[in-house]
Amino acid sequence: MAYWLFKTEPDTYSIDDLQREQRCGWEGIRNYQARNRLRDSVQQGDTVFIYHSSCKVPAIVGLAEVVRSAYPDPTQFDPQSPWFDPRASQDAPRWVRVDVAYRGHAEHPLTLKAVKQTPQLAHLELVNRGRLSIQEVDVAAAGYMLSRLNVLT
DNA sequence: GCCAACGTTGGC
DNA sequence: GCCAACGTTGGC
Repeated sequence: MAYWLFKTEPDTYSIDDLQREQRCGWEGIRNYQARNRLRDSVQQGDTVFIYHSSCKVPAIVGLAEVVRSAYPDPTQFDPQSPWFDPRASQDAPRWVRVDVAYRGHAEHPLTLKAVKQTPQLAHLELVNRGRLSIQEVDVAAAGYMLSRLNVLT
């Protein structure tokens, strides 16, 4: 059981969208380090903090759970998709996705600003490796964040 | 909308 | 395999 932080732009796909759908494929990851983590480390049953980026108040806004481990991201094969990758083939897929299920909104979202100001969280990749879209969260930080977020289920 | 930081590409 | 040029991300 591990903890992760997945970033998403709420204008594209928000925690509200996930609540509506209850479950979705986390697709469109086109960064090798993020892909490698999805493929090699993210496992069914892991807990995911959902983070809204590129928006007015960047923040951790809720929780999800990994319900299917990595498999080829179908959008790489779809010429209509913004994530189409002509270098990928069915025989040699380049990108993977996992499926996640909605677990709840945070009663108290944790803003990036608050994360940076919190000594227990200042080491997070969110602070130091902001651009990585699949981030590791250690158990201690995860416990602390869960207590702050008060996720409503 | 700016721009710093960082990731990717491709010529050599 | 280096590294310059270029593209993207994302906080501000």
